[in-house]
Amino acid sequence: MTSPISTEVYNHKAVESKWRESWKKKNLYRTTHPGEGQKTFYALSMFPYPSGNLHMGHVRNYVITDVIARQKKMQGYAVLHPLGWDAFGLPAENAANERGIDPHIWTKKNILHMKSQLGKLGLSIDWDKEITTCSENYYKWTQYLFLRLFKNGIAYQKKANVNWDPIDKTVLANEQVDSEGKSWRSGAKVEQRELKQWFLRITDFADELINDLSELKNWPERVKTMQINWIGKSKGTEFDFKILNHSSQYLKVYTTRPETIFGVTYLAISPRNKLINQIANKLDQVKIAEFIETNEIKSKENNFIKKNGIKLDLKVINPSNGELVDIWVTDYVLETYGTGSVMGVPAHDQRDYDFAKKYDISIKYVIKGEKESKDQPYLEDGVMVNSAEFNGVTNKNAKIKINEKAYKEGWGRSKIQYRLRDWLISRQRYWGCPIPIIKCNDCGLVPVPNNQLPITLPTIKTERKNEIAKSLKLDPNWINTNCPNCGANAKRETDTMDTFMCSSWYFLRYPDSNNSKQPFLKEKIDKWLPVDQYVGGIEHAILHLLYSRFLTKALYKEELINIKEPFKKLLTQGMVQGLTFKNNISGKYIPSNKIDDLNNAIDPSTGESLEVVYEKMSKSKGNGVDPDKVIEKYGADTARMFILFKAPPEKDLEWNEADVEGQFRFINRIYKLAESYINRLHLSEFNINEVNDINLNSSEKDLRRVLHQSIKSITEDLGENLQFNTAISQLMILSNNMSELFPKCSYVIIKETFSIFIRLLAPFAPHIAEELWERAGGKDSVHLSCWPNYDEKALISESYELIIQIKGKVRGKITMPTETTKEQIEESVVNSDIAKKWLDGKHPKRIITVPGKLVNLVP
RNA sequence: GGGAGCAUGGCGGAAUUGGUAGACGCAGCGGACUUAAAAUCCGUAGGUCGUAAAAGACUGUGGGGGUUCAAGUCCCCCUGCUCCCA
Repeated sequence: MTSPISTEVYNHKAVESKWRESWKKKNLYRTTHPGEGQKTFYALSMFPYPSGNLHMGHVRNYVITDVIARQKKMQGYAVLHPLGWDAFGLPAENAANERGIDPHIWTKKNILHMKSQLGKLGLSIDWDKEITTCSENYYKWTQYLFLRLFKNGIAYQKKANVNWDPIDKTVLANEQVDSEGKSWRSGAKVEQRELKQWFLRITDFADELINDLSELKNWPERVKTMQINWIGKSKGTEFDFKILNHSSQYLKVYTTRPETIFGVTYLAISPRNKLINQIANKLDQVKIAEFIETNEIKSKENNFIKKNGIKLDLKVINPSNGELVDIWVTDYVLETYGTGSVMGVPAHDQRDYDFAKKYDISIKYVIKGEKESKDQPYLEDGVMVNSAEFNGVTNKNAKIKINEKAYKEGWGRSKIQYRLRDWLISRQRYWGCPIPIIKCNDCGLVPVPNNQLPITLPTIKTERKNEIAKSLKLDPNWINTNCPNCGANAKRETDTMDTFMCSSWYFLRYPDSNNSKQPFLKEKIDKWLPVDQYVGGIEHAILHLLYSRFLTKALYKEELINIKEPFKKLLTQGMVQGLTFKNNISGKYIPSNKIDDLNNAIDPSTGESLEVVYEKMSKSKGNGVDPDKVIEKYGADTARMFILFKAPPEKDLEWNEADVEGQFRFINRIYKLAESYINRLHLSEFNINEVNDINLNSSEKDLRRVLHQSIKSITEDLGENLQFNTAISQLMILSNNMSELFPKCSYVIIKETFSIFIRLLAPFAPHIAEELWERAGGKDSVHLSCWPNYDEKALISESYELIIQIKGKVRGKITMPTETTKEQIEESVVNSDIAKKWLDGKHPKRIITVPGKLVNLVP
C-alpha cells in the first residue's frame, strides 16, 4: 500500500492546530465594516445540507471560495465570507421515522459535527454570520417574505396533481416513487390526486429571467444555456378546432409549425384535458380513466415507450380547410405544456409520425423539399403543397401568411409559450418552513400578522413513526386557531415550504444575519450585494440558481432590495471522483479497502480482475475518501493544495493518493528550504529599498525575474480566470528556483524572496504560510498583510532566446539582447549560421518578425 | 431527436488567445546516500529513424480537408465521449 512519509521535519499537526487556535482566539476572520472608499468583496459557497459528514465535494467547494476570499482580503478589500446550513429537508424527517430521533436534535448534532470538521480546513469563514434555515430567527423571515409575495399576488393557491400514497395517506415527492410507480415506504401503488397547492408566479418573470442572463458576463455559458432551455420560450400559434356536434366548444392547440395545419390528420390530447373529460360520452370517459390508470403507472417504468393512444368518439373541424379529423387521447401530449393538445401532423413531425404509423392514421404531406422520402416525416424547409391558396409558397412565408389569415378570420393567433411552470412550493411534510396562512371559513386565506411570526413547528411525537409528515395536521393545538380578521375558529395551513424557498434568499441574510427586526437592512444589501463570487456544484445550475434569481427579482419589485441579479460571478466546480473498482462480469462495485494490490485489482470473492475507473464518490461504490483522515495524515494545507493543483476548478477531480503525497512533499520542501534561512530574515525590519541599493549578480537577477513573474502570473490566475492549478505550478517553479539560486544570492534578495513567497503561498496553504511568516519575523499575521505587487523592471532580462523559423519550422535559436530594433534582429537572423544553412545562402523572400519572440524566414 | 461542451505523452494537466507543444506534478527509468530498504537529493524522459556515442533528421495535440509566413488554437466534414432537455 502507500508508503509512510517522513514527518520529522515539518509537523503539520502541531503547526496547524496551533494556528487554528490562534486565529480563533484573535477572531482573525471577523468581517470588517468597509472603511471610507474601501471596496467590498462577497465570497460565497453554496451552503451545505447538514447530512452529518463532510465529503470531498464540500471540501473542494469551500477551499476554492476560501482562496479567493483570502487573496481579496490581502488586496485590501473588506471581505464577507460566511457559511450556513440548508437545514430543512427530508433526511431529518427520515431519521425521525426510522430511528425516532427528533429532527431538531438530529440536525443540530450534524451541524456541530460538520462544523468541527470544517474547522480543520483552515477556512477564513466568519462564523458570526452563520445562518441555519431551520432556526426560528431565520425562518421567521422566510415566512415574512412569503407573506410579502402573497399580498402581492406572487404566491397563490391552485389545484394540482400530486403523488398520493393511499396506505400512508401522504403526499410523496417524485423521488419517493419507485420505477414501478410504488411508494418507496409503503409499497402501495401511488395515485395522482388533485390537491390545493401553493405556487409562486415565477412565470411572470420568465422573460426577465431570460433577458437578464445577458448581463451575467461572468457566468458559464453552459449554465445560462441550461436556464434558457429550462424556461423554454417558444413562439408559435394557437388554433381553434371546433368540436363537431358541440355547438360552441373549441379545442385549442398550440404549435410552432402553423404552416402545417393543412396536414393535420388527427388531434392529439392529453388524457387529463379537462374539456374533453366533460364532453366525452360515458364510454369514452371510462376508457380515458382506464388509460390514465394503466399509463401513469407504466410510465414510471424504465424503458417504457410512450405514444400509446385511444381514439375517441369525437371529431373536430380543421379551421383551415373544414376537414373532419379524429381526436386521440395519448400520453405523448403533456397536460401542462401549452394547451394540453396538439395537432397531429405525421408528415412533418417525428412523434406524430411514429404515432400515426402505430395506429394506422393517414399521413398527408404539405411541404415538399428536394430530398423526399415516403418512409419518414419531412422535417426540412420546402415549398407548400396540398395547402389550397398557399401552394407554391415557401413554408417560411406560408407560416406568416397562414397566421395572418387565421387571425383575420378569428380561428388562430400568435402566441408565446413557455416550458417553465409556476413554482410549486407546497410540501405535505413536517420538517420545513410552515406556510404562515390561516384558513377561515368566512375570510378565506388570511395571512398571519407579522407580529405573530414565526409560526413555529410543533414538537413532534417521535413514537408516531411513519406519520411524522402529518404532524402538523394531527396536532389539534397547532392547527386550530382564530382568524386574525374576524376572530372565528379557523385552521392553519399545514403545508410547509419547499426547501428551495429557504435557499433562494439566504445570501441576502448573511450581511445582516442577526437582525431581529427585519430580514435584512437595505443599506447592508446595497453595500455587499450582489455576491461577487459564487461557488458551487453544477447540479444547481437550474433550480437553485433560477429560483434565487427569481426571488431576487420579486423582492426588487417589492422594493426590498435594489439589485435584480444576486450573483455577479459564478464558478461551478466539478465533482470529486474516487478510484473505483468495478467487476464487469457481476456488475458490482468492490470497495477500495477490499483491494490488496491497487496495481492489479482482483475481486476478493471471485478472483476476477476488476476494471479501474474514476467515478463520483459515493457510499454504495465504496470509493469515498474521508476528509478527516486525509487531514490527519497529511494536514489541511496539503489537502487544499492538492485539490487546487490537481485539476482546473470546473473540471472533475480524480482523487489520487500518490498525487496527494506529491503535494505533501512540496509542503515539506518549502519548510526545509525555509529552515536554513528563516531565523535570520527579520522581515518586519526589511525595507524593499535595500534591494535597489545593491548591484545584482546574474543569479540574483534571474531569481528576481522569476519572483516577480510569479507575482504577476499568480495574481492573474487568481483574478479573472480562477486557475488555481497554474498558480500552484508557479509557486513550485519559484520554489525550485529558490533552492537552486539561493546559495548564489545575497541575504537582501533572500529576504525579499521569502517576504513575497510566503504571502503568495498564504491563500493556498494558510497554516504553513503563517508559521513561516512568524518565524521569519513578519508583522502580525500574514493573512492581514498586503498582497505583493510586482516590479516591472525585474521582469526585463538583458537578453533572450530568439526563435528562428524557416518557412514556419523551428530550425534554431540565437541569443539576442533585449534592446534591439527590428532591423537589427532581422540582420542578425539573416546572417546567422542557421539561416545560411537552410536557405543555401539565398536571401529570404519574406521575413516575418515578432520582436522578443521569433523570426520566420520564407525562402 | 434537439441543444451545449470536450478530445494534447503511461496519467492529471500547461501553452501569453495564431507565434519554441508537452510548463508543473504523478507514475517510470538511471544514479547518489544506506549493510539494505524507506525517506531525501541529483539526472532523464512524446514517438520513429539514425549513430559506437553524439550530431542530426523525420514525425507528432482523435481522423480528413482548408485558411495562413505560421494552426493544439480559426473554418468545413467525420469519429468518439460527457452533460442538459425531450
